[in-house]
Amino acid sequence: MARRAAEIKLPVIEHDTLHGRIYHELRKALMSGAVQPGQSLSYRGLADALGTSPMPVRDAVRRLITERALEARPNRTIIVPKLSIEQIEEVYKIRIELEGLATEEAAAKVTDRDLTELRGLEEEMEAAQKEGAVRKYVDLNWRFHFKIYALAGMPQLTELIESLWLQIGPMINKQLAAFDHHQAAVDGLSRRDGAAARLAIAKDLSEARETLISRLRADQEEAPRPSRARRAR
Amino acid sequence: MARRAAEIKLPVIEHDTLHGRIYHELRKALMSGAVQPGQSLSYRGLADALGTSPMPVRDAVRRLITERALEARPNRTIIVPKLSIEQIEEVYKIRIELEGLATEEAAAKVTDRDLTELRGLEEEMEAAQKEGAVRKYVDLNWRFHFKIYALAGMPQLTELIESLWLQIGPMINKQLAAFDHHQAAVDGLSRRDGAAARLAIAKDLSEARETLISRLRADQEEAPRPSRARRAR
DNA sequence: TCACAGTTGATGTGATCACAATAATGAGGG
DNA sequence: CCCTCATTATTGTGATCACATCAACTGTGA
Repeated sequence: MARRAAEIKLPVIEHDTLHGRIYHELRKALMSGAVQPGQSLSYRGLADALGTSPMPVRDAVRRLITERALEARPNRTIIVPKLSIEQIEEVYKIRIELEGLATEEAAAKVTDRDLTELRGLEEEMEAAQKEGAVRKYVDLNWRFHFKIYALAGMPQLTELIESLWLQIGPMINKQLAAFDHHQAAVDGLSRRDGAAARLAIAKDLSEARETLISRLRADQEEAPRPSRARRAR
Repeated sequence: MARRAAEIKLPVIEHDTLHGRIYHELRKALMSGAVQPGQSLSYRGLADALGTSPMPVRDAVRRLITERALEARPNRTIIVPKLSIEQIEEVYKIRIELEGLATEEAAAKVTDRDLTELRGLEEEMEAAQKEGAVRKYVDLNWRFHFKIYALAGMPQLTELIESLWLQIGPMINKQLAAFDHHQAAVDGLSRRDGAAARLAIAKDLSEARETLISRLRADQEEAPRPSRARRAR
């Protein structure tokens, strides 16, 4: 009986724990840009905002800290990290390896059904870009990439990539990159050419890195404000 | 003044927190094989063994859980994971990418001083292998690899690789692999040939994976004991 | 207007408690 | 000897409390 249930694909054991829900809530907040890099958080503040005790918040936040999505400063303060350009470049180097690996593995397992799904996402992204729907575009971009990575059938790898996205999530509020590399990636996948698909994803990431860094450099020059950071929530 | 202190290289802010010390203690226990894969742990049990309250143990264990060095089963039980062969292969695929990247970056930054240090470690490993000092060999192997990865100057990458070693740590109790690939890696580094060094490390890892998996297959056949697992500590 | 020292308030850490849920145990029947 | 079921012991989760430590504010002096 138990064996039978285990054979059903992805029963999604919704870990019905409070800190688990808070964890996912904070994740969403980070990805959506609801909290700014540099902003500081506190257990009690979040607990009050969520209507719970600080305990499950502590569990959720500590988990995000070990995933580097939040940062515990030695000052006994918790902030959402503001990555240096060096750190951003390190993250992207790792992402290119890991997402490249996932793409290459995906090429060996992709089905025609998956390909039409990917092309559909691509079209939607094009539409979103034309009408300037940034929010929607970012969401579709996530789904496009992780649709590919899921094909690899490597759950731990997917999890690692997710944590890397989460780290730079707060910094890409409103970024609307090109998608020609996406088309090249799908082409590579459709030819089951892992190397080509991998290269396309690598280019996509490199380009995203460049636009992010150049925007950061611009912001840095026009606003070198060392104004005192406030604590929120 | 504070600025002056920040310029000193790596002041190593030893976070003097109790859960931090427990975390490192558990890490050591996992790497040394003091706890067996499949063994289950409990907060209170560990706390009693360490003479503290369950609280800091909980923090340390939860951190190890998000690093996949421990596993929280849905049964409300914590065990040290017993990886399936599929999972092991996934970990090694990721390791080859990540440790390959680190090696390649290291080749661009390695100094002659580093090279002599690496050759020294290599010699020590040879000696340890000859006298069958497994414990020492494993330790030297760690130092050799991470000496290289440290050269890359990518702290997050190093941390990721460490967590991957920690995951398979409990399974490589007594394994004494070859080191000819180590020599090839040092050669590649000395020629500043990143690709060659990367390839050598990849071969080293592939070989380690093969011996681990074949040993696991052998153990599995000779002892298909589904005997009830006991809870320890 | 700014800088700086003194005080107050809030924070993370760790300990302890309560509780529902699960695992371990042991008795009773096949 | 093995399986089944009821009882007991132990577990992770979450809440609350105590405390040393630092951040944020206040007022004073230039």
